[in-house]
Amino acid sequence: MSTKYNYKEIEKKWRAIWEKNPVNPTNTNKPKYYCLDMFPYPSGNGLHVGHWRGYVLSDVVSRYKLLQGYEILHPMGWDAFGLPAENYAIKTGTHPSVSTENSIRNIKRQVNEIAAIYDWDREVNTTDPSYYKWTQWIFIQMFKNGLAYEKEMPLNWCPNCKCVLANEEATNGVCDRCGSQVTKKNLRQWMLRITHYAERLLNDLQKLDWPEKVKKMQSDWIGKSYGAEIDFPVDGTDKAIKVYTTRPDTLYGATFMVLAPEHEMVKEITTPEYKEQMDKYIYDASTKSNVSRMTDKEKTGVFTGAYGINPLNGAKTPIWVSDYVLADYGTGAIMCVPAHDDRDFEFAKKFDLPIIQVISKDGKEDEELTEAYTEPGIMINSGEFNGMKSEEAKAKVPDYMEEKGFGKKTINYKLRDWVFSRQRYWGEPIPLIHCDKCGIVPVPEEDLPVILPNVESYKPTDTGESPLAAIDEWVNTTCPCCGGPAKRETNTMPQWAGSSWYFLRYCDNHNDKELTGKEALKKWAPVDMYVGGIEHAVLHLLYARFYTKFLYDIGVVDFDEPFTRLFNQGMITKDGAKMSKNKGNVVSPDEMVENYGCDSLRMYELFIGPPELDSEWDDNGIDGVYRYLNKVWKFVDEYKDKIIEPTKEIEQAKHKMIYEITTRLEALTLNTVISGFMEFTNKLVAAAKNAGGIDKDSLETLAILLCPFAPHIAEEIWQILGHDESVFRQTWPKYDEEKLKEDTVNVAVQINGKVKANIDVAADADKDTVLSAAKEALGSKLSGTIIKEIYVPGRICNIVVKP
RNA sequence: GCGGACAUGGCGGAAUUGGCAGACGCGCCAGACUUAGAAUCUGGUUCUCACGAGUGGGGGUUCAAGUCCCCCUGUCCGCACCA
Repeated sequence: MSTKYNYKEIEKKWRAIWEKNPVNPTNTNKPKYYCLDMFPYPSGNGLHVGHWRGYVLSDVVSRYKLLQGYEILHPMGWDAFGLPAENYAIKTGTHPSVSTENSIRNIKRQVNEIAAIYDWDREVNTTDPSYYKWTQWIFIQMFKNGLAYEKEMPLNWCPNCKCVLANEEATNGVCDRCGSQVTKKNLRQWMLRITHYAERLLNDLQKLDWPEKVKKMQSDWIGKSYGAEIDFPVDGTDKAIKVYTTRPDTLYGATFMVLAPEHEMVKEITTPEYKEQMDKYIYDASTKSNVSRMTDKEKTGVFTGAYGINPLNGAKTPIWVSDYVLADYGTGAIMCVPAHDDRDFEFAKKFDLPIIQVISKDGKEDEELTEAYTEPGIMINSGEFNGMKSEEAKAKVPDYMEEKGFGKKTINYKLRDWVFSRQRYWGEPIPLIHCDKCGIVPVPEEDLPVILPNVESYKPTDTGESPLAAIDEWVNTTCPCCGGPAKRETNTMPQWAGSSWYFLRYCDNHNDKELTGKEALKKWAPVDMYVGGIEHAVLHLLYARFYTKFLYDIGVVDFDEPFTRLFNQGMITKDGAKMSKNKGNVVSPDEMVENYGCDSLRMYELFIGPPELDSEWDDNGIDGVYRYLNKVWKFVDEYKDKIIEPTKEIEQAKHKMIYEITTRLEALTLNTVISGFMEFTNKLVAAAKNAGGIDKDSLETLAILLCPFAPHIAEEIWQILGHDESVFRQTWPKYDEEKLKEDTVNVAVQINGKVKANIDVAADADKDTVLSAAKEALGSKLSGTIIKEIYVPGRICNIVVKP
């Protein structure tokens, strides 16, 4: 009697069983495998099928590793601080902790629909005081180690979020979160000295099994360059201006200098004649938005009236001020060589400044340069360096400078320190106290966490102060140092704070003595496989690496990279666009689970395309995998009572399936794993049909192979085949190389590279045998003189003829 | 502007890494079952009546190129005055 594939009943049944008996056993003394998803922000909108993609992928990997004999850590949690909850609070008056809790409840229900083997006992929530106690603790350690400092400087300010932004959050001069144009605002803020780690963050990329793209994005962001710092004395004073250049070889060609408008010496050296003009220029530069400062390529600038002296040849070089020079890179001042730099060339042309060529292709000076010559070449107009290759001079000039004492070789990074304070409510309070007598004092560790107080109004202010500043009874406290009156720091941390170390907390989330116990760390960390979107390529992933290196340095952890392997899954689009509520193109997984079942949706999420690429959702596509699972069900149902000794064909089909599924799964080409299931199940079905039955092992193998992908149906089949214990207690099947071998192979016969016939030959036939069979098959098609005969065993046979 | 990735049927995509292009799926067509439809099953489906042609376009290496090399075009992504 045959039964229908009733996914609803099957999935409900196994969900209940797994709840009581989790498939992932703990404390097994098996080797560990830590497979982690980037934890989600619990948004009120819930999940769409795009969110499922990464979660299914990591669950498949986790279950596969489980069957390979590992003990698995596969946790889930919530990155729950941040602006959306706060903005929602402002709009509706619901406290962020309430709306966050509601969102978590809904998302957790949806996440559970995936049927991943998450260990909910290890759940973390960044807004839980028992969690952010340790976020604050890490900050205090950074403060004590001189890595957290306060500084007033022009910062990226988002006028919409009313909040400062880190450099990483303001790429292209636009706020990462809301898309508003970022302006500059002079503010006193807490900074983290991530630049101290620049070299290690760059070098250690080598040891990571990460996508090359992400590694390149990080190394570009860190932006290491080799160059020199050179002192240009200011004419008529005892002062000098330090410039940074990557082209010391062009020093003889420096004909003017430019300072950033924010450079500290601008006011000092500007002569009275140019003062008024200069003040206006500096004011304009300070109010310009980042976007216009970047997109207005037209050079602007003002002469200071002062001159610098080229220390190499004593030439007088006029000192200008222009906003194309950045205040916070290098020394904020440059020497300008218009002959060999595009930007300097443009500036020199606009303001009619002299251009001296010091490098040329052939050692002869060009008649007139129409653009900057930026290639390497032969040194000219450069005194003792004339005739030298410019690449050589790049090393020789700095040596000379160091000898004479007016400059030295240096290294520069584009990476800036991390602006760490935010003027918003829904974040971790920075655990510091300001005391008039003692200065800035960290909150004693035994007083942590500093609980985020309730406020009446969450609204951010325009003053650059956090809403916390308005709560007098919270702000006013006593100094832990002298006991006198003192005030709390009212800024909060950025959302990245909690996510920079959460992967450590999963290892030991109930520990109230340490952020994570040593033993738990030793057992689980670091993360073996980290799965998430590419959008965190520099932000979260750079910050988490920085935190890990710091914790390594102070002895909290004994590894200095958090994520050994990284996988970025692609987006799922609908109508060519990212799914969003606004566009109305959201596909809900709830509906798909209802209509097709969890197993079908899991398989379709993988089948949709190469997992690392974006893929377009096709409403009909899921029918294909649904039909496949039905086919599997019918196959087992039909043959479970027709057990026979396996034929050779069955054996071969089984081993071929194990081989193909395993190698494709190892390569994480999961779309081809699913197509492989379809293809090789068909072969197995055909073999069973030919034999009039099948062996039990083949059916069991199919169930085991299928279980990481479609766990419910696999468990059900496993039970139908007569087992009491879960299919997840089995080990991953092995294939036998010998059984994969075919007796005969089909060989294409070509004449001059075109296929003319096909022949079946013994797999071990030698070249001569195959060639004579090939010629026989070709018959009269073969004419002319044979020049060459090629036989690639088991594949192709090509006969090259001349007519 | 600089850097990177990619380009294969109507569609999503495969191709053992230089060896029979189009696996697998969607869609479509035909047939079976059905009063009929839905569902399901079976077969077909790159183009062309055919000879042949064919992996964005052009050239090259090779017995053999989607795959390697050079040039061009297009799409997407990253960075963006970093001296």
